[in-house]
Amino acid sequence: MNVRTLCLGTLNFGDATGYEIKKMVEEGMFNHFIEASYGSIYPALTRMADDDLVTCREEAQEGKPDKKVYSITAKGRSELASALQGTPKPDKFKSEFLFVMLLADILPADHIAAVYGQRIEDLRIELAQMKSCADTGSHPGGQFVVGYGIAIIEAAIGYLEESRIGITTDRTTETETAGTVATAAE
Amino acid sequence: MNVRTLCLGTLNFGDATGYEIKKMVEEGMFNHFIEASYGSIYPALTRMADDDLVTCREEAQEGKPDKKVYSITAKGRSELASALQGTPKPDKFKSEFLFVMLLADILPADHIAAVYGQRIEDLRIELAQMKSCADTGSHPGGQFVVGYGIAIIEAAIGYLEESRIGITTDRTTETETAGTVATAAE
DNA sequence: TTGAGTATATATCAGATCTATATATCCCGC
DNA sequence: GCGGGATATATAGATCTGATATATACTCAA
Repeated sequence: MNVRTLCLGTLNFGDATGYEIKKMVEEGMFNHFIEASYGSIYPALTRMADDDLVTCREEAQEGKPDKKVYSITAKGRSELASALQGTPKPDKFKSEFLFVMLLADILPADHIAAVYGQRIEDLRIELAQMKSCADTGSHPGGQFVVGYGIAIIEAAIGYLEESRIGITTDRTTETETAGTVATAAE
Repeated sequence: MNVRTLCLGTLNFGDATGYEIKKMVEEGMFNHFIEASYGSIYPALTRMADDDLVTCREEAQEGKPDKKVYSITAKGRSELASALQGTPKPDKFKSEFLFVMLLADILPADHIAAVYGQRIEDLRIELAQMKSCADTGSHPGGQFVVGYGIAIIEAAIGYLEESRIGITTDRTTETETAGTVATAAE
C-alpha cells in the first residue's frame, strides 16, 4: 500500500491537514500499524489534489502557519475502494530487538540484560496507551484494531517475562564475557 | 538499522553470498522480523568490501552463475558490535489487513468476511512453518526468536477467532450493504 | 518434447519512501 | 528572557523496494 491510499483512508474519516494525517498515524487511530513521514505525505496530497482525488482549502491562522485542509472527493473514495479490493499484503514486522537477541553472543551480557529489561518496560507503556485508547470508545472498527494490538503486545510481554530466566550471564566475574539468549526450556 | 548492519549480522553466522543472505531473511533464521531486497544487499556488499568490512572470494560454478562468497572481517565484526550498542529502535509493524478492517464500512461485507477468513488461514500456515523451524534446533538465540514469533502469531490467531462473531453482515438481502467490524463485546 | 515455471546467482535503474533540515510563530516553563 | 515543544508546510539527499535483465539447468505437465 502506498501513501496515497493511506492518505485517502485517513481522509475518509474526515477532512484533515498533512500535519493531522501524520498525527493520526503517529498517535491516533492508525497508530502502531501504519507509518508515513511528512516527506511522503505532503507531496502525495499535492499530487492527489492535481488528480482530483482530494480538494484543498487554505485556512489562514493567526500566529500559526496557514493550514491546507484536504477533503476526499467522490473520485478519491472510489480510488480508495478500488485500492482496497483484493487480498491485503501480509503484515510486515521489523524488529531490531530480535536481531540483537540473535546476535547476543557477540555483545556484553549486561547490555543484553539492560536491553531486555528496557523492552519489557517499553511494551508495558505501549500496552497502557492502547488500553486507554480502547476506553475512549472511538468507532467499532477502531475497537477491533485496538483489541488486536492489545492481544499482540500482551503476548509479547508474556513471552519475554516467562523467557527472562533464559537470559543468562555466564561466569559473572569475567569482563569479556558475552551474553547468551536461551529459551526457558533449556 | 541499515542493510550494512544486517549483512554483517548474517555473515557473523558464516560466509554467504548475497543470494544466500536474501534467503536467510526470506526463509531462514532472520525470517519474519528482518527484510531486505537484492537491490540493497548487493550494493551494500560491494561497498563493504571496499571498506574492508568483508572480504570476497569468487567461486566459479558449472551450469550456475559464479558465486561471490563474502566473509566478515575483524573490522566488520567491530563495526557490527558498535552498530548494535545502544537501545534498539522500537519494533515496526505494518498491517494492510488492519487498515482494511478500519475501513470495512466502505467495502462489501462479503469481501471483508473473505479477507478475514483468509487471514486466519495464512496465520495458521505461518505458525506451522515457525513450529517446524523450532524443531530443527538451530542455536539458542534462534530458539528464543522463533518462540517470540510463535507467541505473537498464536495471540493474533486467538484474537481473530474470538472476534469472528464481531464480523457482521447487515441486512443480508441488500446488495449495496457494507461490512461492519465490531468487537465480540458489542 | 517442448514449453512454462522454478531455482540458482548477480546486477541495475526508476520510483517510492525516510531522515534531516529549513522556515515561521506561539506558548509554556524555568 | 530563553530554550524547548507544538503547530504547519516543504524539500533535498540518502536509502530502500520492486521490477527487470541476464544466463543456465532442472522439473513438471500438456
